[in-house]
Amino acid sequence: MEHGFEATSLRLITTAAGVNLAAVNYHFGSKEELFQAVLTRRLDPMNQDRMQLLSSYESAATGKPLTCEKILAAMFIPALKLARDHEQGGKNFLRLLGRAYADPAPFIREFLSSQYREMIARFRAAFSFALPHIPREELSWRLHFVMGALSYTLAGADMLKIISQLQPHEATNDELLLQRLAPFLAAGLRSPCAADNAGPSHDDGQHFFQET
Amino acid sequence: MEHGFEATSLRLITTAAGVNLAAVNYHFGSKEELFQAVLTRRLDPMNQDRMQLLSSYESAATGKPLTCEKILAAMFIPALKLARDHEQGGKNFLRLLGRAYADPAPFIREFLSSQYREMIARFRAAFSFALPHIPREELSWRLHFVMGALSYTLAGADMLKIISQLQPHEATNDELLLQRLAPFLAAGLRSPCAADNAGPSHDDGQHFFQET
DNA sequence: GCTCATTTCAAACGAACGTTTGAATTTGTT
DNA sequence: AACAAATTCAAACGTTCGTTTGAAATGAGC
Repeated sequence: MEHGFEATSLRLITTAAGVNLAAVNYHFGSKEELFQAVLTRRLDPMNQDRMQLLSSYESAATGKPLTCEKILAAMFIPALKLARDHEQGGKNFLRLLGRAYADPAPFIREFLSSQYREMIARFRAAFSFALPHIPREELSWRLHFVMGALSYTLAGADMLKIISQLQPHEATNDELLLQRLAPFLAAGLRSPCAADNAGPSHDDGQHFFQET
Repeated sequence: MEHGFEATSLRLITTAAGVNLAAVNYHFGSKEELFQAVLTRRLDPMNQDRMQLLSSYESAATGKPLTCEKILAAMFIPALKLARDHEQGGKNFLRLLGRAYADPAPFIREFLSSQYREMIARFRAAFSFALPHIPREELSWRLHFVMGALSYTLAGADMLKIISQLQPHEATNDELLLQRLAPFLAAGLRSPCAADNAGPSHDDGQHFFQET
């Protein structure tokens, strides 16, 4: 989390862990495989939790589509649980994940892709059922925005200190943060498509980026 | 962009630039100062552009508040211009910026903070004027979400390939991407506050994260 | 065309990198 | 207690790191 994958040495890790340097290559094979194991240990259970929570919500809804807030809750709550669990690395793991998102190394990109594929497909279907009037392609983009805002917020890039004059004790409260993020994203997800309406009141939709 | 700050060697940089290794320490002082110079060269003009564009919109509005879409356009257009300019690094610079956002190194965090402070204050005031019914603190959070979604989207973390079955030629079209992002964010910015309404139809607002 | 400040350059500094090796040690099973 | 498999360990492999140094090359002003 502090130095990124490439700049974090195995000597630093093995010394902090109180084990021999060669143990990494013996048990994991290489530095890359150790990194994947570190991510998998937390990420896979979290995504499983998300899908189970979504299924339980869908069962309780008895065939009716869920609200966007409910689907977002299924995404957020497992992540929030992980952030709260200090014995599992807490927010440090989510920050590590945030750095991995921005890393273009092929082995990291392919790993994240494989870890997220199933869960993303599951949630896309749920949103598609909840928002039947949104075209499939538009929904993919919006789901991308949701994942971006969520990971960015949970990774807590300390942009908070840049943006706001917020009290420091508030900046660390993840629950309040997600309580504000969910309605924000739900409103975006529900917003009408530009192609849907022919000519409403405001005119900033179509030629958005053609003005100077 | 490829390896992150720490793992990018000065030898790699100076060799690619066709200059001597010692030139960096002679002209910039250190690796850190070179990095700050690289970021400043693009980031400072972009943020100046954003503020000038916002001012021009405000002048044209003759005292009336701007729409959220218009304010977002002032944020997006200079970034989009930079992404299009291949001779200035194009999207590579925005990806580099995306990695810097996730880097917890103190010298990077303090540098970004100083680079963004003025521009953020300027846009917060514009949003505050456009959305007078949103409390100041709530607006800070929403501005944070906007910045997060924008940087995440522009950095193009290749999450697109993970999330969607989108056509590859579409994934590289930044203009279309931002045309979809702006309405999404504007809807989130305009959404009513949870504290405003006392008891509307759906009940997912208050005890959002208290359910199992 | 000489001078002096600026810039470039090759070389070297000590330190740290991921990985491999082979011997020592621990562990599990008879 | 004895053997075999699994694990731990110290040491070394060749390579690369950011920075410093002092000499060589370059440029402008007189």
